[in-house]
Amino acid sequence: MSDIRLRFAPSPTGFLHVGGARTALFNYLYARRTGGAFILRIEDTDIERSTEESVENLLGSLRWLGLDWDEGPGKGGECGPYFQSQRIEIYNGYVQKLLDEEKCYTCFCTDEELEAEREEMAAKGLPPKYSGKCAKLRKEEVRTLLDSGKPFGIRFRVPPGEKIAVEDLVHGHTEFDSSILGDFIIKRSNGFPTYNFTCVVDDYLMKISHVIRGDDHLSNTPKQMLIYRALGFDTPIFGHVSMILGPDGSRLSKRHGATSVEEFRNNGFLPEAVVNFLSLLGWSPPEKDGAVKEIMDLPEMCGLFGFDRVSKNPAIMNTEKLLWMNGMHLRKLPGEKILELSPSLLEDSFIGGSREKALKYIEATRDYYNTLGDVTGRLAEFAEPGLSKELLSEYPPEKFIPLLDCLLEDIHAADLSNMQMLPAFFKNISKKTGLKGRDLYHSMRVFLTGKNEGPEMQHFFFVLSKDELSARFEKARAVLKG
RNA sequence: GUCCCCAUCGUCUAGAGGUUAGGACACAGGCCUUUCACGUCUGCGACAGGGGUUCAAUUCCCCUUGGGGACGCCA
Repeated sequence: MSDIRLRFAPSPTGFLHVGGARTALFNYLYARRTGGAFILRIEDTDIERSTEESVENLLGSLRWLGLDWDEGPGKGGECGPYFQSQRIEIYNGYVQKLLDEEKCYTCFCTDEELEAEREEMAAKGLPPKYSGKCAKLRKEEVRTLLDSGKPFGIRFRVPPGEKIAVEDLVHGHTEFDSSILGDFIIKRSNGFPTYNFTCVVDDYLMKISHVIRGDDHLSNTPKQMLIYRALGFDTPIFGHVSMILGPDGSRLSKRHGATSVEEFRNNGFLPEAVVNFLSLLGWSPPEKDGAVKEIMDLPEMCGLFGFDRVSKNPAIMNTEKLLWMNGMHLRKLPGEKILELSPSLLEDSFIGGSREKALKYIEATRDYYNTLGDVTGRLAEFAEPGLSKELLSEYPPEKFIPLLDCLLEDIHAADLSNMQMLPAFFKNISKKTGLKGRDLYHSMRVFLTGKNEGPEMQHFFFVLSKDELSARFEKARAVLKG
C-alpha cells in the first residue's frame, strides 16, 4: 500500500447529500486509483446537532453506493478512533501545547457581546471579524475571570500580515492574507474543539496525504494552514472540488427536490447510476479513440480518475440525465437481479408469486425501465382487461371472430416459450386469416389487454400462459358475438 | 461590506493561441415497428460584456457583470 491516504469526513447532522456523496466518491476513486487508503472519519464535535441516526444513515448510504472504506467506523484501523467525539483528549493535548506557547488564548466574550461587535463592524462597513479584545487580557485578569467560573473558549491567535499560499489540486495557486482573518475559536466553552482545529489534528495524525473536500472549505484553508504551522505539522495536498447547485443555480437544498442519496435510493435509482452520474459532475473521463465512454461502473472509474480532469466550475444538478443513466444501468442488469431489487413484483396478482413468470415479464418489459419503480409499472398492461362492446366496437365480428378462432386453435400446438419463435407464429396467423399490420396486431392487443399501447405483441404471448391467452381470446370472442 | 473561487449549447462537459468549437442529456424530425419504449440517424443549440497582449484569441492579462463560498463557540 502506498503512502497515499484520503479521507471523507462528514458531520452526522443529516442525510448524505449528493455534494457530500460526490466528495466521498472523488476521495474513494483517487485512493483506489493510486493504491492508497480511503478513510472514513465522523466529525461529530457539534454535540447539539450530531445524531446517531445520521451516523447510521451516512454509513448506510456510503455502503449502498459501494464506497467501502479501509479504515473507519465498523472497520477500525491504526489511526482510530474515527469518531472525533472520542478523540477529545487528543485535541486537548494540542490545545494545551498551543496555550503554553501563547499561540492561542482564553476568550470570555459572551454570544451577545460578539453579536454586538459584529453588528458594529458591519455598520462601519468593515469585515465582521473578532476584535481580539480578550487577546489583550493580562495574566492576572485571566486568572481572576477563570477563578470566577466565567465560561470561556479558546481562540487561535492569528499572526497579522502573513501571506498564506495554498497550492490546490484543482484550483492551482491561491493566496490569502492572514489580516482578513479574526482570531477564531478552536475550543468551545463547552469543552469541545471546533472543526478547523480537529480537522488539522486528525488529518495530521491519520497521515492524510490528500485533503479532497468541497469548495466551501477553500476559505477555511488559510485558517487551517495557520494551525498546521503553529503545531509544526507538514501540510497535506489540498484539492477543493466545486459545489453542486440546484437547477436555479443556488445552493442545493430541500426545495430542489431529492438531494440526498437516501432519497434517490427510495426513488428507484441504482447505486451504480448515482455514482456514475455524480462522477461526471465535475470530472470528465479521458477520451478513448476520440470518444468518451460515459456509462461506467466503479472499477472503470477507478481506472480513469485523476484530478487533472476535475473541473473548477460549479455544476448544476440535472436529474434528467440521471434518469436516463439509471435506465442504462438498469436495463443492463440480469433478470434475476432486477427481480431481487423489485420483490413486490411477486406479490402482484397477475404474477401470482411465480418466479418464472416474473422473469418472463421482466424480459418482456425491461426496455421500458428507467427506475426500479418502472418495473412494476407495466403490470397493469398485462392484467386481465374488462372488455366491453364499446371497447371492441372498432372490430366487426365477421372480420375478427375468424381471427380469434384461428388463434384459439393454433395456440395449443405453438411453441411460445421463446420470443424468437413468435414472429413466425404471427406470420402464420396472418396467412391464415388474411389480416396483417394494424388489423392483426392492434386487434390482438385490444383483445388481450384492453389497451391501445404497450410492449410489443410478442411479449404478451411470451409472458402470458397458454391458458391465460385462451381465456382472454375466448372472452373477447364472447363479447364480439354479443 | 471585505476576502476567495468560478464563467463554452437549456444542463453536464471536451478544448490547454490558428478547430466547420467536439461529445452526452433534454428537445425536434427520420428510420426500425401494430403502438409506446429501446436502438439508430439527422437537426436545433454555446465561447457573459469591454479593454488589452499577439500576425492570430474561447484559450493569456486586466476591468465590469453575473453566480457561488467564507467572514460562527456549524462543519
